[in-house]
Amino acid sequence: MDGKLATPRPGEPKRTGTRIQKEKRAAILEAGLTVFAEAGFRGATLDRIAGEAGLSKPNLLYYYPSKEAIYDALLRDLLANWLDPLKCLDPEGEPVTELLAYVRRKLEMSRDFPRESRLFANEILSGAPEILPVLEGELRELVEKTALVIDGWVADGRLAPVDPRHLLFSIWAQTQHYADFDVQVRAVLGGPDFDGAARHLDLMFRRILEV
Amino acid sequence: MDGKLATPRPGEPKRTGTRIQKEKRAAILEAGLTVFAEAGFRGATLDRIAGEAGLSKPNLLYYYPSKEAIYDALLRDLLANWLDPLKCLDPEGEPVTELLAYVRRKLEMSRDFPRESRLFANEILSGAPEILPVLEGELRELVEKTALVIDGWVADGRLAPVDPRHLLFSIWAQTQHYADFDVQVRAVLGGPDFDGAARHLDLMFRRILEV
DNA sequence: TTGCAATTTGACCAAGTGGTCAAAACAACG
DNA sequence: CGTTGTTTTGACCACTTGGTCAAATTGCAA
Repeated sequence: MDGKLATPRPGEPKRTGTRIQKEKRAAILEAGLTVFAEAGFRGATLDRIAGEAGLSKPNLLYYYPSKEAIYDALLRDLLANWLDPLKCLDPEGEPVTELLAYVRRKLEMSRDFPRESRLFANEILSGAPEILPVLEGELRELVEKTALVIDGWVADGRLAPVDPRHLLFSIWAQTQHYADFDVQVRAVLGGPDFDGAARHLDLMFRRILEV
Repeated sequence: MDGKLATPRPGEPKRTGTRIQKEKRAAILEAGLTVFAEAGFRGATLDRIAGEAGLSKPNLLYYYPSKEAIYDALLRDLLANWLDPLKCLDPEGEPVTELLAYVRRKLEMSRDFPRESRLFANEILSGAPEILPVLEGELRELVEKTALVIDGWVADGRLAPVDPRHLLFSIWAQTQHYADFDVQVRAVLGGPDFDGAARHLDLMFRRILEV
């Protein structure tokens, strides 16, 4: 062929291609995640990503046409998983249980996917140039919807009164802190302490939320 | 002279020099804070810092010998102010009042010095290459000391039982969140909401801490 | 005013950057 | 085997980056 990778629909997520294409693209995203999470978009270099992925730079650019394409692909994948736990919150469930489960799930994500958390944090810290629309659109709507649910619970007397939006901020801040500030946590504690964090957050939010 | 800026003690903080030296150095730090906070160390460029400070690049390098020198100076200034509020926590005071005042103060710092908060966040996110020793040394000791105080309060029955270290993480995470994730907060809320945050945190920590 | 130190700058450099391209190497399949 | 399309690479390019330097300009005290 003419040297350009043949993708049926260039704009769409790249789930197509040969076995090699899938493997290499996965390796690139994996490496990109590591590098972007640590250095941010501007701080990351194609050379480092290529090295980390075990490819030469031109070879990397054969699979993704630019640095930004890799970054965008990562952010897109990320956001789907990121918003998911909040969607899982069940308006029919027991309020405190539902919220504690959400906290727990977010904390587990910080433990299991710290790079994703840091990638997100870096994007926000630098002003969210890429994902501001999503924040103002999808995320905002989701928060509003959840806020209504929580307000309902409070009105029914099944939850202690709280500002639902700031409550969500509290949950995000505290759970993501264990991924984003991992270095600091380890420095202060002398090592990671997932169980301690889980117990602490469970206790805290129980006291806050129980009527 | 020979073109090198004359500083009595090159390693020491630069409080010496002519009026112009003080002004320009302050302008550089100011600009550096803005740029480093937004882009991180690797993402920041001397050109942008110089531009923001209204200097040419060589002129900037006349006052600070390298990019890292500016960054280091900023981090050093930052850390002093950063640790200060925790030092102000009075072991003799009323436990809940003391801790709520600490929360409040940290929140005010996020409002008044958001760039400092983001600079710190960026440094930690990229693995704290510059300040890890401080975290493992001074910060850790300070936390240990404070943990003893809090444990004492709990033992005396003047505070509901909490893990003091994770409590500090909770406070840091939630207060700094309003600076570091400012973009997200605005996107979700449609604007900043310091008073709302202050009320929420006050309420939350009251519920957590009161016996 | 004059002289000297402090300050500022334009020109420059080596290294690193994102990205291109033609050609080579490889895989697959008849 | 040969052919055809896929994958990989070395060489290369324009641009940015952190940093240098000698020379020009400015501030200031005697």
